[in-house]
Amino acid sequence: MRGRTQMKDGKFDIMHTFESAQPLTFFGDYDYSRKEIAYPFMGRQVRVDRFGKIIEGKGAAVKADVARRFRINEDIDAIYHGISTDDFIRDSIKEYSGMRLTHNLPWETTLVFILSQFNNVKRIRLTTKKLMERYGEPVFDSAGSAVGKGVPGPEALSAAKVEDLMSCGTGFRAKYLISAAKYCSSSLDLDRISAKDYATIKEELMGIDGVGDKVADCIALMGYGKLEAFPIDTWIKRLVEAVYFRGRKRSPRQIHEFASNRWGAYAGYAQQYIFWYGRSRWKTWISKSR
DNA sequence: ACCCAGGCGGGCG
DNA sequence: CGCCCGCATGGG
Repeated sequence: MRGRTQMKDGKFDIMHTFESAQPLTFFGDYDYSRKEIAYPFMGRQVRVDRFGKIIEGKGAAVKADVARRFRINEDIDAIYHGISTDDFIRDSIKEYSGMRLTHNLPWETTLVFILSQFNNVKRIRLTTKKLMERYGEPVFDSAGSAVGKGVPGPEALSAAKVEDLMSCGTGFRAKYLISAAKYCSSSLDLDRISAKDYATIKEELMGIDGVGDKVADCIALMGYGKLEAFPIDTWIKRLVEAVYFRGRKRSPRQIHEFASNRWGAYAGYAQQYIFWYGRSRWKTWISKSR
């Protein structure tokens, strides 16, 4: 096993990574009996085992995508050390040890987080799957047989009609998806801005109709790997207020500043752990102990 | 039946 | 600037 094509158990939990409401949760699939993730990439099915090792898929492009998507070369210990500022974070890391942020393609990320607004995780996944089935290109396995459809690109969706998207369950987000698709297939090349810094990328993203502060941060974090991004949704707002401000209300601006000061370059990782752990514990103790 | 969900844009003071 | 509102739709 040369290099870092394989991760040690305990530092990489593929199930937590898949289930924690990141883009892969919406367009990939997890096989619970075999503990492996399958997802579409460039018209091919890629399968990865519980350690991050490729078990289906060939070529340099696939290798590069897996390494990037699962953050193979990331020093997770340094990140855990960097964000372990208090017991709440330490408990969340203990509970979901090995949960990684994923680094997905910009457009995939944009699509699912436009769908995420005023929506729930289960329905985002349902709608994404319907859009893939209806507008995506075929995906083939290594034996050459079709196994499904990929995530439709901005070109495919820009030609779609509002009522057709709505029949896939997009609801009122259909108009945002179409204008975003048009914008990203003409004015804004999402791949071309990858090298830019976090602030610039966020500003560019917010130029998309239907992409505001929170969605832009999600795309910056999970579509561009900008770990300093700290998306503030309803959960993060109430969790940060409960855990760090004794339940006192704070504006998104104040929370951004707090997160940046406290977790800095790894704020996005802190966000993912607070989000996933806090959601699971909200009813049982957080809301009652404050 | 009712309530909610990883927000957003638009209108208002 | 901050605040308030409507918004499609499936599941609890």
